[in-house]
Amino acid sequence: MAKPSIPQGTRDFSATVVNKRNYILSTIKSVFELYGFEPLETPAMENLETLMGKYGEEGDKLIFKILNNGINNPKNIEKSTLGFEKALIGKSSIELTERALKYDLTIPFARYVAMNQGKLTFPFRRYQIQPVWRADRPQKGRYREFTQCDADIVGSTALLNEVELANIYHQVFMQLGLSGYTLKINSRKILSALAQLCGGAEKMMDITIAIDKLDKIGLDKVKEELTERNLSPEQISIIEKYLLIAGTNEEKLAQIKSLVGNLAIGKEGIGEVEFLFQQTSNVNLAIDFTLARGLNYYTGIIFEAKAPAEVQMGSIGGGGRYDDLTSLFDVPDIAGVGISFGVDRIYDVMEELQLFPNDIEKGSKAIFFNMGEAESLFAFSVMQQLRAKGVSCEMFHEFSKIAKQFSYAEKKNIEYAIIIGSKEIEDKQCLVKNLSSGVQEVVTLENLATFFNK
RNA sequence: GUAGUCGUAGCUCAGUUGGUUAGAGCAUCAGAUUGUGAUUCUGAGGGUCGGGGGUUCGAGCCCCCUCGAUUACCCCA
Repeated sequence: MAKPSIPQGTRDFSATVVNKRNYILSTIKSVFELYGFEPLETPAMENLETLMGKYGEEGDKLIFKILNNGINNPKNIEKSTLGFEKALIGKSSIELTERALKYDLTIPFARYVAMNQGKLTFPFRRYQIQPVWRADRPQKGRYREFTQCDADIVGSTALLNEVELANIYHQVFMQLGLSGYTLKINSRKILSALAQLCGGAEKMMDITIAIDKLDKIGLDKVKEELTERNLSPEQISIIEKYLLIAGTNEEKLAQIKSLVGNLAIGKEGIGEVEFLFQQTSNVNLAIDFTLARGLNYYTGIIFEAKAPAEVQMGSIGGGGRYDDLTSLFDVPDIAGVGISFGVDRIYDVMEELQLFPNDIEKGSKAIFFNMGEAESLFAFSVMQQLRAKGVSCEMFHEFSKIAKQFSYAEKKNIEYAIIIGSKEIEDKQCLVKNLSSGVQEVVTLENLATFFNK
């Protein structure tokens, strides 16, 4: 047997990690519920067909595909061979894979809505907290299995939904102590207007991919990339003007109006951003017209949450409006908008900034030391009575040196040690020692539960 | 998919131009100590030096391949 290992980009979570993750997850969950979202869970795997083509060409490559069972069955050999031939030239083949691990929570949600449109009451608000998988090369803040926390509203076009979602971001990050976060917003409609000015809608992808990198590679490199993507110098100079928009949120709005405000779609997008900006004065909002977001199903407002500047980490959340997502499943006219939190990255950021509260890790409240065979049997029944009163406790079942029992308790962050030896059994009492302060007191067995529940 | 860096004990690492039987600290276990966490002392276990091949009288060290970790690019949470 080889050394035990786990797949690249996956992790085991120890008790302390689970406790810290749960702290984040329960914070997010409670805010979602506060805003009236109901839970949903979907399977780890979806039909490949459901996922393919929804995340762009790059996205398709990153979908984990599940090999069909029975491809070596004699009656399937012909089909399987055909499948391999397709796979070898880079095509996806249902002869080999019919299922895949989900890549995000939004598309499975859209599938769910399309399947259950008759049963759902619209507008439908759901939240979903589940792992997703991407066949990406792992690196800092990037894993192959990670957890997303999504909240979406479908069946409503009102911009107040976006306002609520922005407030959810704010409330969650504030509760977690990430007050230095920024919520970047833009509208795909503004990007679309820019594309119109520069050679038409089919240039949209090229333009957005390039300008999205502005703060990473700088203006000159973006222009180089645009040239590579066959944009003409005139078009690039328009984009340059667009990229040079700067200043406060108000100033940016004023500048964008003169650039794309006379196009219908541009005007619409600006109106959305302006509305959101006006209605969310308490949120750390930053209008950023270079924000694009890779997923190509977004159609309106888009969000991206950035970690506090002192931490080098990409986005810790994102989302936006998708006006015809369910039409991918032949169900038109269900508008939606949603956001997502990247728990794993939020975890890394909070760890780096030391934002986790100290009392997050707690083991049992008390441990009964083992003072001998007869004594431990007696102590066992005392322990069971204590548990019945709701006190979390455990016992050291091996008769070991006291020092060892102490060091066990210390490592497990147990608050109290309870010592019951022959003398204590006789006197119907026990010694309770606070392990952090070292203070020890005698408590009668009768009063033990009261001692802990006071 | 592309590129850089790194793999020596459970952990952190040292290991000289290639040279005897690969070391240290911490941790673990046992004893000094049969009911109170410390300190100190004594002792023990633990390694096919990531794996395979090559060069050499001789490889932890040099060369090739490979696997893993990590970081960056592409893309993204």
